[in-house]
Order: sequence, then structure tokens, then C-alpha cells
Amino acid sequence: MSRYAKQILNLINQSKEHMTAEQIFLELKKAEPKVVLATVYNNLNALCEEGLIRKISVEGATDRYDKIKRHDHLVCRKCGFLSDVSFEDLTESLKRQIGEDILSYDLKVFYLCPKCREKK
Amino acid sequence: MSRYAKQILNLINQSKEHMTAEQIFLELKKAEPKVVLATVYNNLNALCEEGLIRKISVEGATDRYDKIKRHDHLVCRKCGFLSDVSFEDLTESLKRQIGEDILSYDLKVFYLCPKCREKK
DNA sequence: GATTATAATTAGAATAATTCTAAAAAGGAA
DNA sequence: TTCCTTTTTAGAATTATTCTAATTATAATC
Repeated sequence: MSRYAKQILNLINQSKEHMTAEQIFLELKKAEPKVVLATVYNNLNALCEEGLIRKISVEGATDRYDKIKRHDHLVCRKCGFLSDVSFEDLTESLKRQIGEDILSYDLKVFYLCPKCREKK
Repeated sequence: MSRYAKQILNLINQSKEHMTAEQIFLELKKAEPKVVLATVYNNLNALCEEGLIRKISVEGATDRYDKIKRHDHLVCRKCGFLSDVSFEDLTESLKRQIGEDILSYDLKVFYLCPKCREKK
């Protein structure tokens, strides 16, 4: 794995957040001041293809990158805040329902986060 | 509702496909040759805010617009083909699991569509 | 260590999707 | 008709991302 790929993978695996390419770039830059945004994109794409990380996209928002370990997401409809959550695994149930194999699934649950609920 | 908004809403409700803003624009243009892409975006955004349509985004692909009626999506990992499917409604189960109200959820199931499975 | 081949990185231009802004047009209400 | 509000237009601007070609780093071989 390439020089930057390793560090990018670590950043993503260690972070509790869901970083955009830009944020990962800024993080990586602290250790590698010479790195360039396009390189981060290249590596992110490569890591995705290798199945080492995953991309998450919420309508309207910039794509974010996330660790691969199965989990779901809770998204606030108001402020867009995104957090991890683990609902029960649906894989088997989904397979049964369509009667064929699936590769994976993506479940996003929309709600109002505590902060936004207060404001309202 | 504005002149174009009506027609855009109809297009989306009647279509079996999941159109991008561009496709909706091209469709609408048949009836309204003078319409402009920015207008389509304006109306799509307005309709989304009013909760009359919904936006769906798959990583890497352009956003698409869809009718509001609850259903899920099946996405081919290879070619990106997107189709409707209705899995059992998870709303109650999800609410129970996080112990609070949810607004909605978005479930995308990735698989290999028949065509792509053959090729492989 | 020099030489070559391959892979990774860089810089910046290019593209695509979407939003923004200000002006023009259309639609009511008075 | 006049005035006010909403919708639409045109096109510039922005943002995210990809592409291309040149450069640099790495590894493999002589």
C-alpha cells in the first residue's frame, strides 16, 4: 500500500467522525505538508475499490468516507449531523425477501437530533 | 403551485425511472421548450422542501428524484442500475431500537443485477 | 551504484452538478 | 391599470471531483 494510502486508511479507521475528502486532506497535511488534494482523492478511490473503506453519501451533502465495519447511520434532517448507530443486521432478512444474494446494504435513518429538536 | 412545479411533480410521479435533474429538464422541455435548467433545480428543491418528492443519492452518482411513497431501492454495484423494491417496513422496529421518533429512513440494497452477473 | 521499469504523486486544467444573483416576465389583487 | 409578489430566466460563480501529463519515488536488476 502506498505511502499516503496507509495514513489515510488509519485516519478513517481511527476517526469517530465521517470526514470529507477535504477534511482528510487537511488532517493528512499535518503529517505530510506536501500532499495534495488530488492525491487524497486518488487514494480514497483506490481504498474504496479495494473494499478497505466505504463512501457515504447523503442527499445534497458532500461525500464522506467511513470505516468498513458494518453499521448504520443516523442523520439529522435539520443540521445534517451524522452519527453511527447499529441496528440489527438485516442481511439475511433482505436476502430472503428478494430471494437472491446481496452484496451489502446501506441504511440511513433520518431524525431530529436533540439540539435541533430543542430549537424548534 | 407554480406552472412548472406541477408538471415536474407529475413527471416524477408518473415515471417508473429515477430521473436526474437533467433528465427531468429534457422531459419537461418537450412540453415547455423555453424552460431552463436552473428553473428545474429551483422547483425540485422547492418540491423536496414541501415533502412532495424525495431526492435519492447513491455514492458517486448524480442525485435523482423520486416519488414520496415509501419504498426501498436495489442498486447494482457494477452498472449502477437502480430499481424499486419494497422490503418490509422498518419504521416501528427502528423507532423501538433507538427509543425515539424517526422521520423516515432510506434503505439501499446493493447487489449484482442479472445482466452484470452474467457478464462476470 | 547505475539503470531501468513501474507505481505514486503532483500541479493544475477540465468537467459536471448545482447554486446564486440580478434582472425580466408573469400573475394576481386593489 | 397600477402595484406588489412570485416565478422564471440567463448566465456567472461555486464546489466537488476527475483527468492528464509531467515529475518523483520505489523497487528490481544488472
